[in-house]
Amino acid sequence: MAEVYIRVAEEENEEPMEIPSEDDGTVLLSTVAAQFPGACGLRFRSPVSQCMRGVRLVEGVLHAPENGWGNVVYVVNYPKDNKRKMDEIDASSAVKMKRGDMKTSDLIVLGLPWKTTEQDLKDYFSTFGEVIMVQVKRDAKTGNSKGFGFVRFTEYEAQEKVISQRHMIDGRWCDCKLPNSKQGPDEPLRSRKVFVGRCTEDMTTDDLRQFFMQYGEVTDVFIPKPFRAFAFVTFADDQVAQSLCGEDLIIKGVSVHISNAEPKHGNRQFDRTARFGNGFGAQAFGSSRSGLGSSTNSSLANFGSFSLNPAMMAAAQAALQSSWGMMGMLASQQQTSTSGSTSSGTSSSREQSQSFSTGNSNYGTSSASLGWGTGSNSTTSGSGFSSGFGSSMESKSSGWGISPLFHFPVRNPLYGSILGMISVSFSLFPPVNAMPSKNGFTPHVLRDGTLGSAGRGLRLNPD
DNA sequence: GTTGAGCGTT
Repeated sequence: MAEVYIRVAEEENEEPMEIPSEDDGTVLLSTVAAQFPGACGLRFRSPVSQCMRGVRLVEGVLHAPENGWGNVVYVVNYPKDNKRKMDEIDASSAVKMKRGDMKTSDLIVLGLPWKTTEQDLKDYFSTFGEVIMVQVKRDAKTGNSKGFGFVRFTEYEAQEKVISQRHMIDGRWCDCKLPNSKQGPDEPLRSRKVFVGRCTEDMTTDDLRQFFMQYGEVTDVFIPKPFRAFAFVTFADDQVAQSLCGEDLIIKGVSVHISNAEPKHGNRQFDRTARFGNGFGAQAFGSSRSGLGSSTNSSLANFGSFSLNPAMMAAAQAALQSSWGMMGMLASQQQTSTSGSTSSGTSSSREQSQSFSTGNSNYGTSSASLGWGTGSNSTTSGSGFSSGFGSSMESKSSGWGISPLFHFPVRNPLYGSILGMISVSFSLFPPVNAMPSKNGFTPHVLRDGTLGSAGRGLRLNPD
């Protein structure tokens, strides 16, 4: 069977668009979704029964009805979640409007062929709307493209459309997204990204995209290389993502397991509430799933020697007032300890393979910890705390002594967005490794990097 | 083999 065109429309009586089939006569859902973002299937009115009929969909492939596609108009199905509660959608877009999110911004274009020029970019993107800026980022010395660039549209709709799909540019699939600098600090608590475990090596990004599209609009698929038996799928709608968590789904005959994607390591330096204390040589950052970052590499080890002295209190006060005081110190230490690991050997040959989709990089996870501190935070979301020490301090008492605790927001120095809250406590507790591990009081480092004393999390001092 | 790249010389 040769390629045919089927007629597809958003509603039965609307003007249809012709969409190409594959050589075998099937139609890929992704082809439909390229024109109707978010589509999860097709239906049509049966000439015989006069009822609407669904088109068979198997793993992203739409199969023609018994007598072929014919001349009927197929109507696009959207996931229920997309159709749900229009009020809610209106409400959220109203919020966006208020925040000025309807303005266009530069979009980063990832995965460009080395040869692609700014003119190429402009030519390509002009089909979506008026392009007011294109850039191809190049190495200053060699002039070689770095493989990414930026584009900006006049119209917000064009931007939305461009973000919602992938782009074949000069023979490579490219992705457009909001650059990190534009990622809001207020990513919803509930991730739109899911972790797909037990993947097999034959599952391609396209397979996953095709498959997951049936649940809702897929905005990103990432498969680590080399093969590691897992993947990440990001949906446009967090509710879709959440609804899949915990499920075992069959893809290409294999049972994969869906769960919440954890924040990326690189993102989680400041995204959790960190807590230090006097006696605690506490691990504040970067406790990864593999355990407690060994205390030897902790750039914060010196915080273990915090003592409750006037200078410290002054620094804390300053931090409270500036929103960025102590954290400046912390951040610079972090940076020096994490930089210098970049060049990865492939750059010299400049090969460009393309068996991957894209990593969506810093989808903020920061807000997970917003509001984590004292209740007073939520009322002071502006530029730092207006409150004094007292209102943001809580007093914790235990059998061991008082442990006053205060919190302040950590802001990204470049963009001013709130990355998370820092909680500082001064206490009279002895160092963790000197603390009793029996007698029902066992210090632990919890998965969020804080210390706990109950029976969950990871033991800091296993015996 | 169940937690991920790459982000802007102005």
